[in-house]
Amino acid sequence: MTSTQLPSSPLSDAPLPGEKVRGSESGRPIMALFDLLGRRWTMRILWELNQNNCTFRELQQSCGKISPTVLNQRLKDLREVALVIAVDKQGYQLTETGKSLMLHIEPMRDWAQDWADQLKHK
Amino acid sequence: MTSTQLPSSPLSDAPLPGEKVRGSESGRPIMALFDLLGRRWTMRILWELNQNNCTFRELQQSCGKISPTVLNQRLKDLREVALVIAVDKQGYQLTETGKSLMLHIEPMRDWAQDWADQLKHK
DNA sequence: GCGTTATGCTACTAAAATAGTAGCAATGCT
DNA sequence: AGCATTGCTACTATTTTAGTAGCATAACGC
Repeated sequence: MTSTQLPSSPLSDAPLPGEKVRGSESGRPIMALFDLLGRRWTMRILWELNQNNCTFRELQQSCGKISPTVLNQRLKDLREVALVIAVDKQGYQLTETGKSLMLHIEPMRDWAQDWADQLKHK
Repeated sequence: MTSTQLPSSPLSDAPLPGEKVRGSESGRPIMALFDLLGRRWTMRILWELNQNNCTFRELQQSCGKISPTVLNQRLKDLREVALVIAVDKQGYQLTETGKSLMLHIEPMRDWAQDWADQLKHK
């Protein structure tokens, strides 16, 4: 890829731990995380970036039908909370923090497989 | 509590593994899981039910400002995919499958704490 | 019985999030 | 220069979620 214009923007309104987030006034970090991951496409984007680094356009394709508006919002959110970083000429990639989160999410693939099997047999 | 009328309904349109879900035609279970957990309030509801069983009204309170419409939709979804069960006179509770999912989600509390600390120091 | 309280839940409208489409500006390539 | 690709915005349409009110049933106290 040959990315240009990689951003350095004021970013957006991601749910920050320590602040009030949707569904919790407490500022508890786990609630901020739920708010973040509970937004459509967020986990999917992290998942794709964990497979391999992607440009904006590549993410659009691998995520299927995500709209550029939402993808851009999510990328801003994820950069704001230091899970994703935009590297010039390299596209988007997970930060070390992002990768550490994926250590929790990744095993869910196997869990989901078992879950699917179980649902089939009932 | 003294619940009555606990449901036995046709339920709703939860993302089922093996079927097309939002963002994936593949039917891969992990994608269905992302679709499910990526709906607002879903993780929070699971979280609360993992702390202790709750009635509908109790869930409304512990989740803060969730609307009954959405809570009801989520509970239907979660029952449809066998993560939550409605037990007469006992309210809602996680199934064994639901509990096993929480084994993956629960450690995220500690992760989120570290994440919050890291965000503060930058 | 009778009023009170609590339960699960629906109906309805308003607000917000997301989708969908088109296209611009900047860069790279030939 | 001409063309393709990049990141991204602007705009409208659609879907999702929020918010409020309230119904129907059952339990509780008296």
